[in-house]
Amino acid sequence: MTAIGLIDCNNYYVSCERAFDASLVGVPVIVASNNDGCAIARSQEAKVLGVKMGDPVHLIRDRLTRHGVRVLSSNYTLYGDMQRRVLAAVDAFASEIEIYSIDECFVDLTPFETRDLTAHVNGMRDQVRRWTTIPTCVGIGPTKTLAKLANAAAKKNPLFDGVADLRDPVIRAFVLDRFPVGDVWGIGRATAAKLAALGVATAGQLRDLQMKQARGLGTVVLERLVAELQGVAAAAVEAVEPQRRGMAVTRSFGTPVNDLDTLMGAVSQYAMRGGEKLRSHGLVAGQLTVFFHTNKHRRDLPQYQASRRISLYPMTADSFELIAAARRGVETAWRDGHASTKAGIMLDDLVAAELRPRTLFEGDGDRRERLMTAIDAVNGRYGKFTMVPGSQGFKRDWRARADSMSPAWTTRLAEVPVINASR
DNA sequence: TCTGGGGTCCTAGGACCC
DNA sequence: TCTGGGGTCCTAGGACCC
Repeated sequence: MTAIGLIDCNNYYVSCERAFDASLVGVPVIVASNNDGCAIARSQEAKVLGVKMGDPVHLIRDRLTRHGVRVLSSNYTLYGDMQRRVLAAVDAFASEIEIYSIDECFVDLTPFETRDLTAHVNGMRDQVRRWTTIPTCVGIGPTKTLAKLANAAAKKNPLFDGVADLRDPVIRAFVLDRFPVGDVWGIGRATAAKLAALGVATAGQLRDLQMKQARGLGTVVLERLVAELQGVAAAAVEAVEPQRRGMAVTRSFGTPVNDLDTLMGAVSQYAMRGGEKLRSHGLVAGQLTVFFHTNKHRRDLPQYQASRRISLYPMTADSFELIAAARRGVETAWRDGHASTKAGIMLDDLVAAELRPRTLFEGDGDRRERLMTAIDAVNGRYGKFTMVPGSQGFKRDWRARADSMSPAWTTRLAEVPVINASR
């Protein structure tokens, strides 16, 4: 029988921060989104205080202060590097690892089935904790959906002590009958409402839905989901990363942008970063979309949103070409009198650089490629904004707020924690 | 007045995830 | 004053073709 595990780090961003700052342990902590806007990670203590995922920080500021909640800016460099360490610890305990998100991975545990799987994954959890201090929960099941559900059960119910194994049909039925259907992986608000109208409230009831009914209610996605709940796998653990379909660089501004020049500067930086991302994946893009818009929460202000798609021919990962395309888009879409609070670029039609269609009249692509390689090398070595295009401007007042960012503990030599032995 | 039966490709938008 | 930044997949409908 197939045994799929889902490993999920508890309160991941907060746990990463706690690994290097003992003063954060045992107190309520939240990590805010970019621009210090929303709460996107909460320690257990903060959850108990009623801080919800996505709560706007400025709206709950009073409550946070009253309860002494520590608010941190998000430090993605740290979280990314810690993920590497978690995966290294998991590696010896699994045959295949599929990275699902920054704090979660699916693993194929089938080869270890002859052992006590709970003891096996507990060994893995110990290893992760020793190497990173990060606590985890593990769900096990015959399909990915059931492994996800098992993981949620393991987190919610202390009886499981961090590991829930739903391979046993009796335990599985017991858990599914008590599991809210809206918490099932793949069931969002819209589908949950449709199901509620039919009287389907638990994962167990969803499992028992007729396939045709599932199809009619949702799409083929819901049909697959029901099969997975029944223990029939509709998706396997995929260790190889699938080809990317698109990528994006988008940001909210720290302060609204009123003039074309400044917006051009921001968009230039995003396009530059987009090029870097393409090159780091060995890809070229065939299409670039640039967009910007006003603050949608402010009904009292005039609203404007614009987006322009530009075909890239020949396909490219050249930052300067991307910048030129993005600027052309902004130019045609710009309207005076609107303060933009967010902008971004999206890259689509991605193809591996070596497979890209050649065009008849390609210029001296080689030199440009070497230039890009050199820029990437410099910025990789000396920090992200060492070499920048002049077009992005030098003031950059629009940069997102990040007032409480922890140091790059693990990725910058100057910020590595120092143990003072001299006392 | 009557007016087939397939295809493909593209885009926009919805739904969902972390 | 202050509300994130990424992604994926699917469907419907239009344009176009033979």
